[in-house]
Amino acid sequence: MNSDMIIRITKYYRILNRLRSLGLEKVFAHNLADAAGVSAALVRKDFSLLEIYGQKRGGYEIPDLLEHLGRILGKTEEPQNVIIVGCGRIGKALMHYNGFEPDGIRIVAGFDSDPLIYSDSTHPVPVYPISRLEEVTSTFDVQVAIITVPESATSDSFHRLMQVGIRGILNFSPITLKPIKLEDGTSPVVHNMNIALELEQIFYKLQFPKTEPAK
Amino acid sequence: MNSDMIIRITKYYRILNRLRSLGLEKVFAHNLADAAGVSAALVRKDFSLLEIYGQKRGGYEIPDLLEHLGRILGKTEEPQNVIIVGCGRIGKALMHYNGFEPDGIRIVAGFDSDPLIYSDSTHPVPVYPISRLEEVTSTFDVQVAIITVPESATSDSFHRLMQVGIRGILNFSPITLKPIKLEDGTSPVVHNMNIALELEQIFYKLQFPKTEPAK
DNA sequence: TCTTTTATGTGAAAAATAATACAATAAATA
DNA sequence: TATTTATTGTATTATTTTTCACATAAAAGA
Ligand SMILES: NC(=O)c1ccc[n+]([C@@H]2O[C@H](COP(=O)([O-])OP(=O)(O)OC[C@H]3O[C@@H](n4cnc5c(N)ncnc54)[C@H](O)[C@@H]3O)[C@@H](O)[C@H]2O)c1
Ligand SMILES: NC(=O)c1ccc[n+]([C@@H]2O[C@H](COP(=O)([O-])OP(=O)(O)OC[C@H]3O[C@@H](n4cnc5c(N)ncnc54)[C@H](O)[C@@H]3O)[C@@H](O)[C@H]2O)c1
Repeated sequence: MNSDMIIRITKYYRILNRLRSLGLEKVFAHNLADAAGVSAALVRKDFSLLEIYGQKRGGYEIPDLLEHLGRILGKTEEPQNVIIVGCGRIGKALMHYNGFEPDGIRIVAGFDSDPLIYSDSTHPVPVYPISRLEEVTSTFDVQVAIITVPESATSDSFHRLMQVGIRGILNFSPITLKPIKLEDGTSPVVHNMNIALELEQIFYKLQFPKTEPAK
Repeated sequence: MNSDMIIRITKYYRILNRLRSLGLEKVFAHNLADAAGVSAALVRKDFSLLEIYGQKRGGYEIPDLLEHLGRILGKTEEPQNVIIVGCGRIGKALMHYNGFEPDGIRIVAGFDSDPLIYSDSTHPVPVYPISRLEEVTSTFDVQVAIITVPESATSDSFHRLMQVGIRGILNFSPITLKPIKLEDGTSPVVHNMNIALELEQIFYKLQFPKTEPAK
């Protein structure tokens, strides 16, 4: 399973959730394909590889699909706990956001180096000094952290997180973090979200519009 | 030029900028490759396709590369103007961010539907009511907008932006916007940044670690 | 000057990914 | 029950993307 396929699976999962909440029971490959912006053949191929089967002519059962895909995506009854390192503007926006819970993601704590920030108790989740990182992550069994510290502190924060056993990183700083191999032979999972990079790609595509593949 | 290649080009550009600011003059394909996380062969292939040539055994001239890549990415002396629609927590974080300017990106205005927000004059850039969208975008010749409105207002905001001639969208709402074909036959460029989706991909990868391809 | 070293540039091969086409099958209908 | 219709599941084909391999050129050193 490659990265593109994971993206498709997570999209299918979201779409299915929405369809279920609309009261639907079944779905055809081409419905999902339209909603996810891919071809129906690819949807069927994906499910085939994942050994998820529908009924010939009957489509796929939504609850069944959700169950399968949910297990593949690691969805459990319990939400998945995440921490935020760097509670500035972006970090605070994430802490206040209430759209993660429905997706089974829970932000359990923030960390900051600034006493003015971690002494303030008006945040929606508790914010601690970095010194309490290890204690808090082990208490909540946190595997994933979001990095929203300034550029200069990014690399340092990353290494501290690795030290306390965090294995997944979503990095908002423009420093591209690389999943360096750890002592135990494993590599962390690192995703970099680079907003300027996205904008630059948009500018490029506007400058050189893709000529429609003549069908 | 496909999407992956555009990502690589923008990465090269950033890395080269950084190298230049360190005082370097030349760079080898393998340096760029390491920094961008790709193979050296691919770097050379990319440059070859773009008709950018180095010196045999001498590597590539950094100013030359920056000039070429900059032109491809549409970098000019003038920064590229962007607006923000929805000046809530994320929108404000973007408005306050000063890391875009060095990359030639300038946020020229914000828009919000809430009078409390657009009457407040303490923002780092002016914030207007939506009614002034057309006027402001034409004055500043804005082509690209960032959507940071609530989920429910996403689709409406998208269509308004299309109406006033915006052609590039960076969308932060979890509603996936699709680049519907416009009346003039062109399609807008739409990039969706979905934070929850990224986290879900990380959870998946942690659950099923990729076994190292035995070299 | 001659040889060695080192890196580029690119055609060809390989690998990865997606589309096509259609047999298999179940539901709907006559 | 027989026929038609609609949709899955997958083998095959096509396309895209990346790596390999090496000829080529320039610089460095002998
Ligand atoms: N704000 C944006 O729109 C935007 C856009 C693109 C990228 N980014 C990147 O996202 C990151 C955060 O941006 P922001 O605007 O929220 O910045 P910010 O300055 O508002 O917040 C950074 C926070 O990190 C804290 N911090 C500093 N060093 C720390 C450390 N070692 N450990 C823990 N906390 C520490 C600071 O006290 C501060 O609260 C930056 O790297 C920025 O480059 C931001
Ligand atoms: N905050 C996060 O961490 C986070 C994470 C993931 C996704 N998102 C998404 O990003 C978007 C913004 O999130 P936020 O936390 O900044 O929300 P927010 O509620 O803080 O801000 C939304 C802003 O949009 C304005 N608005 C509402 N309708 C509008 C309209 N029709 N036109 C113009 N402005 C309008 C509101 O007045 C408000 O100022 C949402 O879609 C949210 O789902 C946010």
